[in-house]
Amino acid sequence: MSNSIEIPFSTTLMVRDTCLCLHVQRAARALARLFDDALRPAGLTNGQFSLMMSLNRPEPPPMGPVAALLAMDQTTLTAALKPLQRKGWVTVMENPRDRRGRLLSLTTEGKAVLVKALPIWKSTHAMIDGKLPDGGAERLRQDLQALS
Amino acid sequence: MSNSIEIPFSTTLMVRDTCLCLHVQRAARALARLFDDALRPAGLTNGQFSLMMSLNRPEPPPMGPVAALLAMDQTTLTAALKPLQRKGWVTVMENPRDRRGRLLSLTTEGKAVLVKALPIWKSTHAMIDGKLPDGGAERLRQDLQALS
DNA sequence: ACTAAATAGATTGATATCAATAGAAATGGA
DNA sequence: TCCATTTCTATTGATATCAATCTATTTAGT
Repeated sequence: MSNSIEIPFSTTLMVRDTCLCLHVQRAARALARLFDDALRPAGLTNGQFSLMMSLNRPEPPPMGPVAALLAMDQTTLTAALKPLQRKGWVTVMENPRDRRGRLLSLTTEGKAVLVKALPIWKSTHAMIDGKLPDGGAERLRQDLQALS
Repeated sequence: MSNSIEIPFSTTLMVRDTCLCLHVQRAARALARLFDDALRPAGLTNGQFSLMMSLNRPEPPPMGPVAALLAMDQTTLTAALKPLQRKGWVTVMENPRDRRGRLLSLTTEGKAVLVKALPIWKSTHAMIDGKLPDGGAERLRQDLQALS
C-alpha cells in the first residue's frame, strides 16, 4: 500500500520553532503557573486577579466591556464570576437602566483581597520584567497587542 | 466606619496596562480563537494541531518530553490525548523499555489530518505574521521564550 | 536480592475556555 | 402601539488547565 502521506520531520521542526500561536500559548501557560503560585497565598489565580483588578473602578461596569477588555468570551466571564461570587468578593447585580444587563462590583472583602495581592503582583512582575532586555516589556506588549 | 482599604483607580489602570501576564493571556485567547476558527474545517483546535505536530517524529516520544515541549502539565497532556485517541488519530502504547511510560505516535489517519491542516496553518500564520513589523515575529518569539 | 527513593502517568476535583443555543429585555420601524 | 431585530446574559456540552494525590515501575544504595 504505502499510500500514507506524511509531513517531513523538517516541516514539523519549522512549525514548532516558528508558530506564534504555540509560542504564545506556551508562554501563557508558564506565566499562569508562575503567577498562580505567587498569588496562591492571597487566594487568587492570575485570571481572578486580572478580573478583579479590572472591576476596581469608580462605577460598576457591565459584563460586555469587561469581557472585551480581557479578550475573553462572555460565557467565560459568566463562569469566572461564579467562584468569586461564592467567596463574597464580587457582586453581580441587575442593571436598573437595562434589565438585560448586570453590573459588576467588588465587595469590601474583595477589595481587601486585592490589597493583599497587589504587592505580590508587583514583585512577581518585577521579576519577570527583569528577564527581558531594557525596553523589552513595552516592546512585547506592543507586539502582543498587534496580534489581537 | 469607612475602614475599607481601596486601591486607587490609577493603580488599576497601571496594572491593566503593564501586566505582562494579562497581556499574554489576552493574546493567547485571541490567537487560540483565530486558529481554532481557521483549523475547524480540518477538525482540529490550535492545541490539538500543536500537539499532533509535535508527535510527527521518526521515533514515538514518551509523554514527559512532549509535555515539557508544550510547557503544559503532564495531567493536561493525558487529558488532551483522550479525544485524539477516540478519533483514532493518536496511539498511546506502553513503552516496552520502561513499563511506567507511554509512547505517543500518530496513526495514518492522524497524519492525514495533519496534512490537511498544514496549509491552513501556513496561511493563518502568514496572516498574523503580517501584522507585526519586519523581524517582529522573531523578536516576539525570543521575548516570549525569555519569560519561560 | 532487598528496600527506599525517584520517576512516569493516571485519576479526581476545581476552574477556564469557547461554540451553540436559548431566553429576556431593549430598540427601531411601520 | 406592535412586532421584528438586536443586544445582553445564561445554560449546556465539550475540551483545556493545573494541584493534589495515587499507583506502578525503575533505579540506587546496601
